[in-house]
Amino acid sequence: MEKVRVRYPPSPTGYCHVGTARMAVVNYLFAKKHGGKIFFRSEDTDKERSKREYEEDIIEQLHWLGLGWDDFSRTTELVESHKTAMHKLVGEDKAYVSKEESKKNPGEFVEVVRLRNPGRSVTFTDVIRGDITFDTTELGDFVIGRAIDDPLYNFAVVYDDGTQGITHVIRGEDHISNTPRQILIQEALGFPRPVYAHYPLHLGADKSKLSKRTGDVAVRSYREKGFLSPALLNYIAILGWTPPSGKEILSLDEMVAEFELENLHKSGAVFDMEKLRWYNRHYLSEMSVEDFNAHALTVLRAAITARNLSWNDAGEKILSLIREKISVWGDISDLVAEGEFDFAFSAPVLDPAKIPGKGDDAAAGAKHLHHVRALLEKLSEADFRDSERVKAALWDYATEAGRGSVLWPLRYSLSGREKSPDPFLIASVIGKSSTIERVEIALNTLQSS
RNA sequence: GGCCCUAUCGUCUAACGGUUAGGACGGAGCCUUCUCAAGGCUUAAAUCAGGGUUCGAUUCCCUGUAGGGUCACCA
Repeated sequence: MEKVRVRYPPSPTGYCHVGTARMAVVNYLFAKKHGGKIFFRSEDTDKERSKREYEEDIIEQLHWLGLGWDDFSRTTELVESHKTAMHKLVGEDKAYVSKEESKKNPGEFVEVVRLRNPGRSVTFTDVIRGDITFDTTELGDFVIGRAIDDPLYNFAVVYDDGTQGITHVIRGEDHISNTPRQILIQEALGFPRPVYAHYPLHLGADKSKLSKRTGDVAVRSYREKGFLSPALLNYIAILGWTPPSGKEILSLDEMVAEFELENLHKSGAVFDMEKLRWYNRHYLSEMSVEDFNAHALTVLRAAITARNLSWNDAGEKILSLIREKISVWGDISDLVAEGEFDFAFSAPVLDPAKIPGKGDDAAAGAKHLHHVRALLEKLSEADFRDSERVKAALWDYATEAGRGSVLWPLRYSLSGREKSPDPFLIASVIGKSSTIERVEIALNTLQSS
């Protein structure tokens, strides 16, 4: 096979989209698998909608995902050669300038360029779907330029693909009906036909093309929510492709090794946020404790501050707890916002009715009061260095007295929450004096109620 | 609507024309446990319909149905 050359042709008319990332992943895997080159071409022919800011975002997010390229260009910077080519086409009478009323601005007359459509049927072979035939007569003499010096996308891509020697055009199936048009232009221009592969689109929950309406599509928003790039990359790659090994968790290199266009699926796949979260959880679990803690600490600190709680060293002690609770970094903020970790930063406000423990009525209060008193004594002698030691100091008593009736009131006294980490952990996190203080508050609350 | 594409559990998917139709996410249940989470185990759940071809269709063909894509002086 000739040397593989593929392209990323995003149009910078919006932030980097999940679809843009998928286009890049598929092309990247194919190019790397075959030792080919990747041409990043910013398709900015639509001057009104294209923005440098979007282009920068696409570059940034693709890099974040680890998807590089070998060459970079912008369509508008290539426009001189497009003009020359278009003039040549008109000179050869393969295209012509047509003066007509502007569709965009009715009343105004413009000179658009139309391709002379030979009007025959075009068949191309799609690597994923096999032969596809179109009758191009219904296309008519379609427009390839807004003006002789202002080429449209279809003309520009075909020309650039031709001059850059692109061998494989790998793109979403939304481009499949564009293909016959492009083939006609390509033939008029005298370029060889590349190999085409149209993969299915990622779908929203309602099974329509993934869009802002159906969910988050901006790569940056996933990044902001705290998804890890290998997780997003892995999910985007695997959704619509099954590697021969059947593995679901793969690094970029492993994907390259297993990739073949033939294994791309034919039907669209729904983008499932839950599965993405599962992937992220997996990659989070592979992080070293140091790396995890360093990042979690930053997020936690910001979230605690945002909740107007004062930061203290208990924060570092709940990191292990956070590790088993989150799927994405952003979950930390959500958990904090829900008050999940308030116990570490401030004493809880207690509801006396809840202290006795679930399932018990107020009459049982005296019994629990007794337990809590006994605990106070044990607590004052306990070693608070870690939760295991706190547990050791209380476990026998709790077992003897009935764990539920001892541990529930204790946990509630310390956390003020019906659902919380275990009381030993909370005690070790907040320390001996706070623990005793909180139990005493609970005692007083119970006595005065 | 025209043209094009597609069709296996709720979702992502596997299965030389012969399997008890397998796996993953999510769900349910159980274990662990003072609660929540995590973890372990178990489990429910699918071949769109109708015709062919065949000894035998998830698999091949046709029709229907459903879904999607596309019909720009956007890309």
